[in-house]
Amino acid sequence: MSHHLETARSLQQQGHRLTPQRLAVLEVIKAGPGHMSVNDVLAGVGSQYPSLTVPTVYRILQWLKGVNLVAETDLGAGCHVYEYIADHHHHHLVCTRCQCVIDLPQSFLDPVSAGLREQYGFVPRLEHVGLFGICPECQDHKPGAEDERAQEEA
Amino acid sequence: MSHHLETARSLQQQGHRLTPQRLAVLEVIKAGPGHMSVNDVLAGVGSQYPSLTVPTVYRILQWLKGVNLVAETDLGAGCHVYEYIADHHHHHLVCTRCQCVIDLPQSFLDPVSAGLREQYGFVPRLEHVGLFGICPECQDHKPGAEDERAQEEA
DNA sequence: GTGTCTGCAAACATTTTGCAACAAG
DNA sequence: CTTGTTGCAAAATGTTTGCAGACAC
Repeated sequence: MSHHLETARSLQQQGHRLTPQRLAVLEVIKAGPGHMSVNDVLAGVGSQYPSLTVPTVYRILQWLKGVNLVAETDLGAGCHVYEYIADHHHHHLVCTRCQCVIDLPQSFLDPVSAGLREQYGFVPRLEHVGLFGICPECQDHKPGAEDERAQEEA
Repeated sequence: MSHHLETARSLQQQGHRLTPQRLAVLEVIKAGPGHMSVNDVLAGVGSQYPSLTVPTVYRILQWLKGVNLVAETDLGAGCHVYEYIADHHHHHLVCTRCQCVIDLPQSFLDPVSAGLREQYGFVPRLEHVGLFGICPECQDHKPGAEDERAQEEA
């Protein structure tokens, strides 16, 4: 937990105001299982700060996004999910059938990143990319359902 | 417009019911400029079917998604966008600063698709992937703002 | 004629905003 | 003390649902 204070210190020196709510959210999302919704964060913090409200969590998450401590992604669940990004970026494979999420190392999309810069002059921001499809388990379980039609049409 | 009827024919034979509203939405999204929001579709159809309502458009788009005629994507605009997918899939580079969208050919992500299948057994569904970043124009115009910090940290 | 789709209204969820009270610096 | 943040309430937005009437088949 000491490195929390370290992060906090540097934020403070950049002119950011440190409140217990912000630290609590940061700690929760840092210790969390990954992509957490606003309600997940709220539930995680709730025990220590029952007064914390939804709008405040949104504002804190937007702030954390602004200082590049969390990434905001849409994994198709109808709400945004947030994840702590310290140093190792990674991506997500989201199964559209069982909703499971497989992590993918940052390096996997490095060629894409390089290609975009070279061929398009586009500087991508690929902290957390959600890619959708069918996970191995679902392919085995129900190999004839409605969704994996994507593989023969591709 | 005759191939519309062709598509319609095959849908009909699969047991789907063909209504003028469905055909109108299909035609609009097929002729549209690409990623259209529900309101865009509604505006496009509105002249011929003023009685068409938002819930119906949602239902029709979900239906079209189910029969693999349109793809639903979240480009970060706060709402889903829909696009007709006949044969040529492609992707989008979304500038987080000026909100412009650059189209990317399907082939660009083919190596990613192959890698996911081989290394992860994951069958991706990459009809329309939205990748976020900074477009070339915005890099030239304001080279020092808040967002392209991503390039030196990566 | 039967079953499904449409249109209307309302509900629902997520996210945002205004403002007074409060706390960090 | 000053400035920015919190908490509450309310609103704005996108999306979904229930149900009666209408339409495709």
